Amino acid sequence: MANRVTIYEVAKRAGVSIATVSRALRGSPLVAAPTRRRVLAVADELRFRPSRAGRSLAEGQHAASAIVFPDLAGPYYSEVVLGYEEVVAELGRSVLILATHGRPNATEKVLELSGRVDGMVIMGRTVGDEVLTRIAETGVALVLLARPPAGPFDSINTDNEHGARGLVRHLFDDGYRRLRFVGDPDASPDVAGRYAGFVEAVDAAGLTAGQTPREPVRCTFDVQAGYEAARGVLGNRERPQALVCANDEVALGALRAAEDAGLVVPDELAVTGWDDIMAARYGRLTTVRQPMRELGATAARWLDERIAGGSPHPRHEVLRTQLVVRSSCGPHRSSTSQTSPTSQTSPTSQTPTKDSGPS
Amino acid sequence: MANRVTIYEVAKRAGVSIATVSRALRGSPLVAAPTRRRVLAVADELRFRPSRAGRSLAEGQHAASAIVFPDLAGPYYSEVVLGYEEVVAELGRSVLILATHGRPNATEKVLELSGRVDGMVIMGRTVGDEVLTRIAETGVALVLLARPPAGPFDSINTDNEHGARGLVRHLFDDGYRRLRFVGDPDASPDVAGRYAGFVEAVDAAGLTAGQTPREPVRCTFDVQAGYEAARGVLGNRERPQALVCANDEVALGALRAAEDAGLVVPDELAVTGWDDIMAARYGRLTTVRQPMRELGATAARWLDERIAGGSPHPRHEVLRTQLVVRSSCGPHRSSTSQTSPTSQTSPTSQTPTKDSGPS
DNA sequence: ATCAACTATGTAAGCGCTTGCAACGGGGCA
DNA sequence: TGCCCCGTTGCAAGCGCTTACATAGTTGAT
Repeated sequence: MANRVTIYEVAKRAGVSIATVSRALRGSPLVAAPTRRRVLAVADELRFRPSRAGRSLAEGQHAASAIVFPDLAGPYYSEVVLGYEEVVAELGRSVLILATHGRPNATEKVLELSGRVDGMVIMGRTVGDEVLTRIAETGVALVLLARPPAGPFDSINTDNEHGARGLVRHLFDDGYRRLRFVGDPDASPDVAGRYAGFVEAVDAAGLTAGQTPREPVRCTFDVQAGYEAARGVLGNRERPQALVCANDEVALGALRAAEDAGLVVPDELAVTGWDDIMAARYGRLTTVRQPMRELGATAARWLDERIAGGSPHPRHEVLRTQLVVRSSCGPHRSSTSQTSPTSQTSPTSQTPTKDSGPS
Repeated sequence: MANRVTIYEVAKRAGVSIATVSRALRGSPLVAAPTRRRVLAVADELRFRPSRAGRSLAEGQHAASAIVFPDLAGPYYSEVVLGYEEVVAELGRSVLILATHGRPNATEKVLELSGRVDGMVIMGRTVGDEVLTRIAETGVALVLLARPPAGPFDSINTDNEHGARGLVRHLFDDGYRRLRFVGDPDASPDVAGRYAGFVEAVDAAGLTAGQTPREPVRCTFDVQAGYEAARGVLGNRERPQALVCANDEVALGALRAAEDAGLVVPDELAVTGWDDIMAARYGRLTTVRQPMRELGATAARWLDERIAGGSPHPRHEVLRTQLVVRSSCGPHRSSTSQTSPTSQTSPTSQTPTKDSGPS
């Protein structure tokens, strides 16, 4: 361990018992002012810092909490973790993080982690519900984030279905009829929700399976995967008019594939993303913004309340998303009609719903 | 604390002493095979997990390490932290993070954190060198990252000076003469290095102070700040021909300010960034790439070696950067000469030094 | 002057685990 | 048959801290 100077040394030097040192340091009223001053002076001089392990053991608390997520790649999780860290630190707890990376030993790692915190936020597809139950049994508080409600746990989500329906309606209104979902609904609960909303809206709009195959074009979450997935589907003669992508990275890859295929965006092909990451703005990507930072922050606060022993009833919140329209979609012109010969994305074409200012 | 079932229960149920349980669980050879099996079975049945605090106290180790950085906003720190987390987790330690946010109580937080880890990576401008010394005295291993070497500590940096000189030379070769540095050298050691390299190269190129004021246009690290800083300096009649920005966010803001000012990029104004974040590609930003992920990963490995008690000599590494040329700069045409009337950034104008593929 | 009622401090019992050392029971060898 | 040695296991001493409870030392009231 680190700390060389212990409470015993302070006690000896200050001529008191370790109990008094402990009390003085934690501001107990059971210490006379002069004694407290003396102890504090000695502690300061010796640069004493109580051993965290000793305290944890004696108090039965860790003063720490964790967040578990599938991966840290891409801006989404970073933002969530940032929001989390900020609040937890403010609340006086240390912050542990763990990315499961879809590893087979994820469960073991999470269980291990659960042994050093008072509570943890569990995101998306990281560990199974059995693991949650097991952890909760040991007395660790739990909050679910971007993961469907389960057991007696609080949960925080965004309204993926609703957002996706709005997105599809917008595309429909712009004249797009042959849509295609790009992304793997099995990859995360969020994508599953987006896909569900997509299918719902497409059904509601009465689009035939011939126009819009319900089957998603599955791919992982990165730009490269989006590129390849899009390229595969854009080769067909009956290619889609709009690609509804699982997130912004995939969409950005799709955009690039469109460019490579010589397709004019948005005239011949619309592409939409999800999250509204920073690059989405510069890629002029229509997307659905979700309050990433706030997700993490809210989870942190709820967890804190749980650790403090909050209400017995699980809370569930579903945050709204916001459609952000940029020039990767727009009034659709049938690919049979005339199109401008060069690939140009007009920088001024579309007044975004919410995309102004330099920030 | 969390764990309800202790080593005592396992011992009782297995009909052995806690010592034997402990040995069996940690794979000591001092346990007969049948005993081990029995203990393991009971432990499994009871779902026993040794208390982390108990272990830490007895072992004098935390099996955890931390990384301290100024902020998590923006992709740079996220990437570094990601690289760090991945390696540390692989090495079997838990990962703590702490963002100082320039708060006044940062030192206190860092000291507190130091009490629950075996080692920590300290980034940039987070705490003073005195704090490092003090922490090291308690036996916690330290590695400095993106921070100048100090004391007996390992350090890892990127070659900001070199990268900046190359950048300036490139601009010079393209015909730009009136350059201006945008960003605050006091904000971080990295920016200080970039600024130093900028000044050096500008001096070496023989640019007069009238052409290129050495004085930086100070601003913080975000897009908004870059926008405002650029707008301020682009108003002048003797405005710069090129803005060398402290990082990509600032540059992206500057680009937007240029657009608002009706300036043609790169004909009338060049803008460069630093880091090569994802948005830089879509903003077509010339920038300097640094291996963010690798920085974190290397720091993690070095820290691990230090914790294990590595060599007594501090190691220092300076990683190379790489110029990434995109169309935010290019052959400069004097603003007095003819320029195309509309703001168009040619998508194909420049063959980037290293910017191909969809990934 | 006496005793109750405080106040300030010390004592000691944990918190759950690791590990040096003692103890015990056989087996092998003289 | 006796002794030594070795493989196993238990004992107990911490690791550094918190806190209920006991204990002096005061003070004020009677």
